[in-house]
Amino acid sequence: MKIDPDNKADLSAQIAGAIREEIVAGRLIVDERLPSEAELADHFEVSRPTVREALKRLAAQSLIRTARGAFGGAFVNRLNYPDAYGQHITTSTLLLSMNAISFDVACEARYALERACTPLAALRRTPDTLATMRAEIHRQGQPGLSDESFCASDVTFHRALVDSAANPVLSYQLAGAVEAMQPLMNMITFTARSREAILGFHTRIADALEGNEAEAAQAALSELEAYTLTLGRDVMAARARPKG
Amino acid sequence: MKIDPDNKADLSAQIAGAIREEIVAGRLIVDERLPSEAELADHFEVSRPTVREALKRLAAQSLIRTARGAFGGAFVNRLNYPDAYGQHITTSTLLLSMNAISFDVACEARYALERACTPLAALRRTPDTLATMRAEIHRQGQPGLSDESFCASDVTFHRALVDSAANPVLSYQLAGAVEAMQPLMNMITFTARSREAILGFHTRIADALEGNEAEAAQAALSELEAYTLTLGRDVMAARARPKG
DNA sequence: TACATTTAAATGTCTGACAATTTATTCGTC
DNA sequence: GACGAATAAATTGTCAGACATTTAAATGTA
Repeated sequence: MKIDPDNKADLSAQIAGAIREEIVAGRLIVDERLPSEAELADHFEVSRPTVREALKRLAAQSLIRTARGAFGGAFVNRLNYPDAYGQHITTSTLLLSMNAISFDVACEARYALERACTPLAALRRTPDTLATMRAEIHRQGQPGLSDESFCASDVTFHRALVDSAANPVLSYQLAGAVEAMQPLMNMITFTARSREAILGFHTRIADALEGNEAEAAQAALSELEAYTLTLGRDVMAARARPKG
Repeated sequence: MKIDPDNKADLSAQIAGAIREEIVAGRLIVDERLPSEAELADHFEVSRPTVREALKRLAAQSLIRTARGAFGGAFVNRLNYPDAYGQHITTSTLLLSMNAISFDVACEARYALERACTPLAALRRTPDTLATMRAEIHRQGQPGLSDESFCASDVTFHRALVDSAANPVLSYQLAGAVEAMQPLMNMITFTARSREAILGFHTRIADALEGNEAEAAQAALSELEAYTLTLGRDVMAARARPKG
């Protein structure tokens, strides 16, 4: 584990990179303890604050965890789903919001991915995931629900759809696409009429999954995509128009 | 922007969280300069090393970049695709390798997601992406190609398939699924016979995309998935068997 | 005006110290 | 000998202050 002595980049970044490589390559295994900060500083021939900055970089990516006290130190962390979800969602959200991704492109990606889950969801949906979907459909029909709450419920519904596929890898990958869309969806004002329409699509999807009808669910999803697109385009058009 | 004075967690983690929230919420916009380390230390009433550890955490997530010199400092970074790709791939790879994800589950997720891209890819494939796919098919037919190179070429082929959909959000989301599978695929020993079979599927996929035939491409992908599954299961079975 | 020099501001790094936390060990008591 | 409290040791968390390095603006000079 070495660093390039004539590299001009930050030492802490180099050290973090060297350790990260060891972890990704599997040469440092889960729960293994890294040398103490003092030992690392000695090994890399840098000061302790520099080592600490490197370790904080790794901690930010959930690659290590630290414990104080005797027999404490930095340990290779088992990357768990909640941490991975959080990172993925933060990255996806910022990628969308900072790069002027159009509503259309984000929408297309999200629904394409959701349709990918549908055959598995129709096969494996459980009473539990169906109940979640029904509950959210009911919530979405409540009058007086704020637009933001409606969006949050929408996300929960779609996450239940994805989770129905019972494939954690799929759920993880989809989390970014579904959650990152929420800020864009939050710009939409949902009228009573549009809520009713969305509710109809959601009901069709839940019904299709319950009946193990993958193609019907995919068809409903496609129609929901088209409908969402029109809602988004209306918002964009209204924004582009001179205010007044 | 404040931190909880009775929170027992690391100060640097709290400060990083506070700044991260500002960025994600859009209250700190792209290219905006953060206060200097000295000013931040003053504001949060901590020392400069603590502030620096917080900033390194954010830098590790590509949320900020730093510049030295006069008028340097920390700036909100525009999260670009290469950085986001890198983070996503690292996270996905570790999630798979550290959590005993079965070959079957990872494979299912990957091919489900790739099939999701296929309709768009059949619609939008360009001479460029087709050429990439043909080139990789040709490479995969070369005798004397190492298993690792074969896998790398396989990843390039599938990335070209995904990129054919011409949706950057889709490409980003898929990158994690496709690349994270590579370590698992690398465990497979590809015989001349299995390479020939895979090559056949790849050719069918490329032909289908060239002919704008989405369903044929999806069918070939599904068969490739089934075939890959059998290869993976053979490896797993051989590993489980007592050595000798 | 054009170019070289100086200066100021900021990050990068180092040294040394102390605080807080956690575990193992030691010692005293019953 | 067994149990509990004090102690010691190791390690991370935090701080203060200093110096090195880099960069761009300001200044001076031909």
